[in-house]
Amino acid sequence: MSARQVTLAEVARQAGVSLATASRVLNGSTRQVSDELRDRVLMTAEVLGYVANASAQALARNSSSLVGLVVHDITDPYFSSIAAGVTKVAEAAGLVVVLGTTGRTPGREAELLSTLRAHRARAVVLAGSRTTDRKAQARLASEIEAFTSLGGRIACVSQAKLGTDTVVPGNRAGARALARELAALGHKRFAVLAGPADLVVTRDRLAGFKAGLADAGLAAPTVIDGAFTRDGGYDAALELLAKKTKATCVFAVNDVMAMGAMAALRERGVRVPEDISIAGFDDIPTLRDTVPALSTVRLPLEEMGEQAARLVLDGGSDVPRTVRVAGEVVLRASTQSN
Amino acid sequence: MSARQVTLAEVARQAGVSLATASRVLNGSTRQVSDELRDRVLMTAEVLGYVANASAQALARNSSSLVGLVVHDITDPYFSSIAAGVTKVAEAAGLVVVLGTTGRTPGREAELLSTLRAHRARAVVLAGSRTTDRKAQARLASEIEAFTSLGGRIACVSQAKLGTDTVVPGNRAGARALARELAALGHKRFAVLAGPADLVVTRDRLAGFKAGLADAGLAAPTVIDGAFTRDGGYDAALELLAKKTKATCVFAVNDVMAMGAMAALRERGVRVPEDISIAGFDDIPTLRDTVPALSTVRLPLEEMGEQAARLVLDGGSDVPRTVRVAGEVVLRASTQSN
DNA sequence: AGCGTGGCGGAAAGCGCTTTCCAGCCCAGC
DNA sequence: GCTGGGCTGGAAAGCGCTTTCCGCCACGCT
Repeated sequence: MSARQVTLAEVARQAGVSLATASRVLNGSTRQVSDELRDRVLMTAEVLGYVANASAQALARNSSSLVGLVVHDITDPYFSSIAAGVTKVAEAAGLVVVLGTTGRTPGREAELLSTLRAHRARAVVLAGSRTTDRKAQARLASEIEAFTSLGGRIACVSQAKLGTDTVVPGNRAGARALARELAALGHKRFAVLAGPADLVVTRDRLAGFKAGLADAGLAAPTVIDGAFTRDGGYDAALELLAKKTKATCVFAVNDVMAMGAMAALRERGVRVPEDISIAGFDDIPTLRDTVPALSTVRLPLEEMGEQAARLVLDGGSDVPRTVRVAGEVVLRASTQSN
Repeated sequence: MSARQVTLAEVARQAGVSLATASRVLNGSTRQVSDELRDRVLMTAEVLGYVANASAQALARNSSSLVGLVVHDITDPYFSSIAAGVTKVAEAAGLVVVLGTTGRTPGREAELLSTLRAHRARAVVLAGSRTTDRKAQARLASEIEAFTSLGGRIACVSQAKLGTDTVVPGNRAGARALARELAALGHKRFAVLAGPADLVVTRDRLAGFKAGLADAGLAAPTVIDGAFTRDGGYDAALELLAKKTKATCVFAVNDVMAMGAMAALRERGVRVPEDISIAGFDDIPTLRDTVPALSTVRLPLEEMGEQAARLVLDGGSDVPRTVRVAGEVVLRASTQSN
């Protein structure tokens, strides 16, 4: 079973060169090695099937080839799209991505960051965060500090954290534009299914939407809070129905909530869009196959993941950088004029 | 910026004990340490914010806390569900999962395995594979051999590989049961949208479905091959329509293909289930929100991921083990009696 | 009293690699 | 002819941890 690993020393010995030379040929490229020795080393490495021990390299170099990726839930299309972008860029750079999931547990993010620090991950992409618990927040801040002070880089998607690089979607502007377009369809009364109030994303989208309605001279919407998930949308929609508002159009602050809401409406016999129009935000890939097709604000999710990965991998800068990506309103069958 | 890492030696010195003692307290638990020293060490470690360097530990112990997970496409709900199961178990065991995506590129799996070997990953879960290219196949086999001979464990989901542990869904039985139930609805003529013929999954499901039809005394279905993806299903459905078969019921060998097919049918004005019934396989989570709800064979995807992770993490056995999970036919709105 | 014995702390030898530093060597320049 | 400098190869000192081995001490037994 446990055959011993082929080591650099072995390659060096078989090739009749020193450890240093073998190392120089196979990894560190700063110095020149004569063609003859170089070939000998490469040959023997090939023959022996040598693969450098990444732990040893990390130890010697004091930096690993690991990139962390922290998400709440990898089955959520929003996160898996971002994950796809991050892995794409990381793998292209010859790095390895380690996936951590928080399950939306408050302290988990800090724990994961600590683990990542133990592994000397060279960078981390934090996708999705929250601003609840003050203590957890402080803990996270100190972990971020510890991580970066070791030379690691951190980028956040959508939610800025203490001077880290960030990729921020145009939540406010997107929601505002959406509101205006919906108003242009003739809707007068709106409802918003919002996520937890402590989530920056929720706040921005809600504020943007309200601003858009105000632009159109319309009244503020009925706002119903729910969890930031499909089931949260489902529950919020039921609550909305129970309230018997006159809203003819519903904006769910993200697509998964909108999907849940549509399911709830369907079950209750409320037709979309005939009885009520509905729109979401994000344009997750699964939207392609919903019926009716959901109106939304399109975000280039995978590209956002790529951007975040690039921010975190290209040298980095001293000042926190921000990459803004715009949302694009996409009206589909779930909204109709009123 | 680059503050130096708090090291074990530092903790030991501050606590006034030897390196060995500090190590024993904080990590290796075989030996006893007196309460007094133990407390001193724990205190100082706490105060200094000590986090063991995982690379150094991996090097010294010759085994890391990394678990590999290889999937084709993390945005595919099938894979992300499995990924969720794997990460759940791995994180509970205090391990870290590194995510590799192949993008269905032939040689990529072997490459990833090699990288994982370099990192001394203690185990790998291979979800989704294929049996095409003979050369890539051999390369993969030798990587698996290299990986396991170093003491690493490998488990596959759904597709067995050279004596590795495997979690196999009841593809054949599930498809067969599905065929019988569909036949019981009164359908006589069937079409199957199959994936690439070299995929074991495809073959098994197709064979099972045919067997089920035979059980019911029905003729063999029209079979159309396509890619194992949503777009593959879309294209295959178009091809099916072009053939103008008399099929009243379509079986797509997986759900994403079925979703694509439904999109194609919808676009062509073919109503589901009025004009044609359709069923898939897997029961991916997104199915909850499709209209009409898709009939399928339910597989406990997340649990399969958990099982695979457990297989690979619990000591392991000498003989390859197989965990079978049964599929359960779930008839929904996309199939109706004929 | 003499001598195992068991328990616990510490010294030190690695784990596999990188990288500094030094030793040759060859060539150019005075 | 000798010195200085540019190259290339090798010896060896770590990187931060684990773990073996040894030594010391306190006991308990004959």
